[in-house]
Amino acid sequence: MGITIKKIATDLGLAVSTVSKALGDSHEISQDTKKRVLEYVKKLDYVPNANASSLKKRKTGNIAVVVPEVADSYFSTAINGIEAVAQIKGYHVIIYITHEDQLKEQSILQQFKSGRVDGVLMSASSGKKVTSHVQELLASKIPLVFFDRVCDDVKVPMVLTNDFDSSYRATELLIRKGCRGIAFLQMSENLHIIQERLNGYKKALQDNRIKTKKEYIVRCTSQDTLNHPLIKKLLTLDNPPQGIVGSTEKLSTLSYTVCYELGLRIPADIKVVGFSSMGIASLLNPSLTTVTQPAFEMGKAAATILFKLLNGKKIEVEDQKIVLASTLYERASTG
Amino acid sequence: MGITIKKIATDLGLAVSTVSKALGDSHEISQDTKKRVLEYVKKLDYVPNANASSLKKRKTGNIAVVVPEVADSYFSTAINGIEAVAQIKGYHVIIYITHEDQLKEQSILQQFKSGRVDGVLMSASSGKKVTSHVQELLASKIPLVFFDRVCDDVKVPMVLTNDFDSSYRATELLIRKGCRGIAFLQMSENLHIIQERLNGYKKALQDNRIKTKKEYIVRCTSQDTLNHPLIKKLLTLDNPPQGIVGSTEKLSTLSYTVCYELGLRIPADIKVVGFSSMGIASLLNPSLTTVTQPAFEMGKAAATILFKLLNGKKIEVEDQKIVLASTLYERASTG
DNA sequence: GTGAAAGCGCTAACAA
DNA sequence: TTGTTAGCGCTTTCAC
Repeated sequence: MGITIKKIATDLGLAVSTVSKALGDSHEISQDTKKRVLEYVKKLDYVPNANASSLKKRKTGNIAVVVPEVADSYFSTAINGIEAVAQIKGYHVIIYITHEDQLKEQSILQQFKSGRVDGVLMSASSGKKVTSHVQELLASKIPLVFFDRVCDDVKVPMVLTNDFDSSYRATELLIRKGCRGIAFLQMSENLHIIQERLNGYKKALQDNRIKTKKEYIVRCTSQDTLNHPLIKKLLTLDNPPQGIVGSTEKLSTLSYTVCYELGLRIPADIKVVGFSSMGIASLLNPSLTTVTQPAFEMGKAAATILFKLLNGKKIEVEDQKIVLASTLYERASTG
Repeated sequence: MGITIKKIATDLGLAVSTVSKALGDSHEISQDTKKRVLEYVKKLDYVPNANASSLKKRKTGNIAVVVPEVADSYFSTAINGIEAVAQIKGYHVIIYITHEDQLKEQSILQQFKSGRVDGVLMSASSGKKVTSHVQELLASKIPLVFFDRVCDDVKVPMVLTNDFDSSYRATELLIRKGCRGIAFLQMSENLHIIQERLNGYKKALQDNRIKTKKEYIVRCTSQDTLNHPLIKKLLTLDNPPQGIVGSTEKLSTLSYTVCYELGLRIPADIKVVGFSSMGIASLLNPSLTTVTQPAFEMGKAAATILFKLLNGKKIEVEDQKIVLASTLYERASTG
């Protein structure tokens, strides 16, 4: 490794501790020495060894972000929000991708005991509903904040959006537009947010005295290749739905693809509304009506809470669960 | 912090080093002790302290990925490719976002001297063409591999795609489709890959005996708000172009937006081809003809080379510069 | 205001 | 095969 604090100390005829304190801008060091040290350090382009410092201070200056996927407009935008806050706080962001795999998620959380990160921001993967690994992480006193995809039976601060309401309004829109038969593309049964979206959908139907049909609720997975035939089956039913609520971005765009293949015209034959943070929803053919989550803001809010935790601040009741509103953008796909 | 190797040693009546070696599966430790240690460790859910180990071993098990942006289909997909390799090697991936800011890029690279990461994968930001910070990183012996956006005057392994050829073919397609006047939306003058794309465009025009018009080459920036009026100006020229080559994803979709606003019909009034790794290019209105980079593969290739470097392996000549081919997908926007 | 020394948790000679 | 010991580079009492 390059240059150490020890070298600086000897070069300057000072003690190691003096240099260390000077670098930390300690009040016990004279302005003069501080200046001397700082100048020399700058001249040498010295950067302190993060491992040594982390080891001693028991703080790494890293936060972990655990997401199911990074090639997804919601998560990548949320990461930007997180990064914006981390940047200001001088923290590094380590991204962990679970690819919707519970086992991977478990081993990632397990790793966090290694002292590599000071805190964790997480959006749960959609696998089986196991929370023991999360509980275990909490037991090891590492601050954790959930965003978007929460584990509802774990008591940590969380940032989410009004999934129930948005889904209700999205479904209502389709009803208002005259759709007879509205389908819901469900991702995983085990995700709280998807459940909320499903419930909002169901409630909207119920409030409008429409019976929910079992075959209209399609249980999709995280694999598009498996979802494709499921959606195709839905749209080729004897009495196919006239509206679709896609509970994720991928499912929404996938239903476009299937409609194209089947020669179904959107919105004439079938109307679509999808949960998505895509910037280019308005450029789709036809432009897609979306429930758009405030992804950036959610990331920012979650990171802000995490830093409060890291600074040992009390989390107020109103910070325990922050709900940011999504927006329903009406576009041509529900025209 | 939780449980240490020392505790395990005393609990088991062993020496610290014995435990350490057992955990490292050293051949000098008996099967019996290994088993005893491993079992106990598992029982306690012990995870070694990464900082201590990094400090001692001078290896962190982290690699850095420096990208201009993460909410971009190319980069997020490339990250997935990188992550796939890192996963296998048991490495962690730390993402650094420059937001196209040279200063930020510099301070990030500077930080790498802290021993936080073992190696760096980087796609340069589009700011001024300064490479001193890169040179400095190299001087500190940290392995570096470029992907996609390389700094051409720095001698490190790089993974790129055939930008010149792809751009040539894209432009040629527009010519073949009968476009009189073809514009090129250039991002930054300082990016090697954009320069290549521009050169491919120019060569195609030249080979077809078409003069390149200065006003058809639009010098865009990394800020969409600034690009919007530039593109608008282009499309409202007295003799507007009939074809557009968008040198980045953002610029391509932005030109859609501007066309919509101006009531220009694609492809009737103007044809568009864009460099993009978007999965949903075919769902756009109209579906977008793209030059699609092998993003995942590029990430994978770059990571693979980096791990070779990390293992002290010689980099063969053919690995110094890997060129993976992009694909031209012809869709409705050039119909 | 500065310095000496202990030690964070782990690894790797070297001894035994 | 196992144990002893000396650090990795830094921070932090505690002396001076």
